[in-house]
Amino acid sequence: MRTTDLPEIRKLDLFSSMNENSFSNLMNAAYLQTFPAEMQLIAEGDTADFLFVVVEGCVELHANANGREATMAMVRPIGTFILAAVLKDAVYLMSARTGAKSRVLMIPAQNVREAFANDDAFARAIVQELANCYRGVVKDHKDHKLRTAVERLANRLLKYHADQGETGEVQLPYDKRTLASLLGMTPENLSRAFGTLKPYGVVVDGARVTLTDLDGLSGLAKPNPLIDERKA
Amino acid sequence: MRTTDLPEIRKLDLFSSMNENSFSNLMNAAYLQTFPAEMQLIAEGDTADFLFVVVEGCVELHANANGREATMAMVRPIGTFILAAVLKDAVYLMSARTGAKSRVLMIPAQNVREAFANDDAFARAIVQELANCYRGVVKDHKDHKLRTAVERLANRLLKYHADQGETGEVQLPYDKRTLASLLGMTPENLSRAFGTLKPYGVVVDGARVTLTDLDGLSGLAKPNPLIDERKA
DNA sequence: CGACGATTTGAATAGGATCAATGGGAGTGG
DNA sequence: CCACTCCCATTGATCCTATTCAAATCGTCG
Repeated sequence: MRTTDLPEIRKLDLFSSMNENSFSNLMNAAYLQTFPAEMQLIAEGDTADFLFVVVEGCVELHANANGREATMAMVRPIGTFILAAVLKDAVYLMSARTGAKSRVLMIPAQNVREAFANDDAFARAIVQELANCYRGVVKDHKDHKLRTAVERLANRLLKYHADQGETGEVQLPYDKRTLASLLGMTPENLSRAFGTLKPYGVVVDGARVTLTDLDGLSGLAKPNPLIDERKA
Repeated sequence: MRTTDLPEIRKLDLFSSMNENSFSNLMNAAYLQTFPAEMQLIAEGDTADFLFVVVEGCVELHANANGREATMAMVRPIGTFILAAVLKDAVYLMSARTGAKSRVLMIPAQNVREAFANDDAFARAIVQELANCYRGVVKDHKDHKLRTAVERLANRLLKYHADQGETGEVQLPYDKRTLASLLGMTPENLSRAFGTLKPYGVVVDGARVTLTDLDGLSGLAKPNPLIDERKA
């Protein structure tokens, strides 16, 4: 565990309120490892041995069934994943692989559960973290049940646009294959969805997308804070 | 608050470990109310004023956007809903209406948050409840991203079959319109999906479904504990 | 330069939705 | 008890969305 990363970890909502003793116990047991891109970290169905914190890079959560695969979420610094499985001492519901070279903090599940049992502040911080995760998935689920593929893409572009400072330009954070899976469609269909959005001022050049008609795009997308706002 | 319901509520995982004082504070503040069928209890976007516990009957959680509506989940006794919004003091992400005449316990959000702050055992019980809710939604989301409508229906039938004691007969717990929305399809499409399953031994007579070829149906459905098992 | 993977485009197909019309109880009022 | 009505469910026809399969294009990296 490199000491220079400690303050950053400590500042996370999940860890900031726990007592010093519990925190150092956790960190002493933890491993900070660097993985190359496309490395499988965990597989769904495995028992939850570690809680993961993405410190640098990016991790893709995905799932498989019936020979199909779907990207469920992307985790970026500083974010945690698989907290629920760790707390319940259950199996992972999703697999995880690095989307780029990444530094990942791995905290043994047993230690997390001990800290949860002994540190009341930590237990309460976990509640907030879990509530956020829960509401995040509910929003994703609403996104899929209530919108078409084109609408999902339009809203996603608007979200990235807001995240990146409303400059009229958007940089796609993942390759299009991954973005397609995240949005619940095939790469071919994503290509066509971009085509459908061209009349709404969406100009694609590789991973750079220019938005020249924000009002028009919003009119189509009908963004909804109860789906798109990540804080709410 | 009728006293006869107290023991049943108290036995819920969410409440069983909290201290007596916190529990009676909660219950003293709570209202137990009976609602007719099809009564709107909350609307998405409203601030979370109450935590709800379904004591009898059934409550449908649904969401709206772009003029569309989708059923997100059905809550049956004894189950809670909208816990995450209450804890975060945020707005509801889903609306709720009774699916039948129902008795519902309403606990003021403020009291829930006080109990959460003061009672460590309650805080930990909330973690387990939230983790369950989270994993439930993840499974629903996987169900939708990885399966076709017919596969979802087949797996749902197998789940109800297991719940109801593996008798070869299944009683559909909701009307088909609701079931369709829950499975993410139109009523027409549900009808046709039942038709598609006929060669797999699925015989429909109103709300009673007979399964005469469980192996065949399972072969099509490919049930997956990481999606269908509600405990895992 | 050449090879490979990612993306785009085209054509055909499948999966679902929509619109419209019909059949079937359950409940109501006569 | 029966006729009537209403709503749910089914069925048919058609349309739209999205997937699949195939091929071409583009860029990047050895």
